[in-house]
Amino acid sequence: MEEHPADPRMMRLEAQLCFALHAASRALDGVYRRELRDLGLTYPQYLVMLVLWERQPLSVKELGAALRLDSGTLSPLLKRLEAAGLVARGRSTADERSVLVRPTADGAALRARAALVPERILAATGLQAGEIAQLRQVLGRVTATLDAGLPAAAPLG
Amino acid sequence: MEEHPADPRMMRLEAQLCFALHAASRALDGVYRRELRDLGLTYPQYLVMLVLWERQPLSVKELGAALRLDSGTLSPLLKRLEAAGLVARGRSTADERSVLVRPTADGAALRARAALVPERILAATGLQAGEIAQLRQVLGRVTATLDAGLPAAAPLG
DNA sequence: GACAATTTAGTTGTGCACAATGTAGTTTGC
DNA sequence: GCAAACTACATTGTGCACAACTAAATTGTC
Repeated sequence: MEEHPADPRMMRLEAQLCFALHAASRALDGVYRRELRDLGLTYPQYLVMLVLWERQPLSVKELGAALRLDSGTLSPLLKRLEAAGLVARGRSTADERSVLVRPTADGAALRARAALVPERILAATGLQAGEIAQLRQVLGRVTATLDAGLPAAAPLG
Repeated sequence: MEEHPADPRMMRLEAQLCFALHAASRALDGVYRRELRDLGLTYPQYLVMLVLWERQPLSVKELGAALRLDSGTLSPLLKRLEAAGLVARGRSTADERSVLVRPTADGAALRARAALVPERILAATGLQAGEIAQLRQVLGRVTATLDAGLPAAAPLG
């Protein structure tokens, strides 16, 4: 197990970290898929409902800002939620450009049925509370840094 | 610190962690998208090439095991890489069920052009070496636990 | 008031991901 | 030796994600 900081190791490090992130995201997606099947929701749809359960109504733009998604993803997703009878959409009277989204009665009722999901997911990760907080913090920082675009310079040497 | 089924703190914690993981994965994907555009590769295609540059030839099954992907994802992806002239596919003579994949000359040559990608990506994350190793370790453990399926540890009672 | 620039959603096209199913090659049971 | 079971891939269908573009409404400027 000699860890010698040689040149080609960087490729392995990058591949391992980025693959680990990608794979963890897909694995989590799979757990949500099984957990949300009974509710008729996908994970991204569940995220939308989570936001709408907390704050309502929201425009597509506000939802996009909260979930870091653009209209190309949200428009069809919201149409599917509307077709399922879980949300209602309507143009804002104040600004006809905006589409306001809010849960229907069925959509609001789904909140109770989804109440047990969080703890089941957290349990499935097998993480301790401290690890969860730390992981969330690091991932949030990485996302912010990646979104910020170009970093000044690589701190090599 | 009582854990109640519908504890709003737990819902927020789950939402924050899982969303952070999802968002970080997409943010990383975006950085790779910009970084790999010149090479004509997507991030999953880059992952495939990374594996093939190290070990060759590999069957679709072996690639799937390495990347945690099934044939429904890999088959069209490999067809695109083949259409781009970066890999060659052919049935194994030993077992006609297996399809062996290997880089073409162009695919092998791409390795040199991709040599600078890893350090650029690592720099873009803004993480220290220690953080990277720790993050990779935690994510790997989470993925393994999630894939294990059943609720690993039930700390109830 | 007219018109250019901006904002907000929606549409189209490409690609990833997975479930479910189909198909051909291989191995096993008898 | 042959049918059943298994294996490796491919295909189909659904949904997410984003880039690029379009359409409609609003705002700013004159």
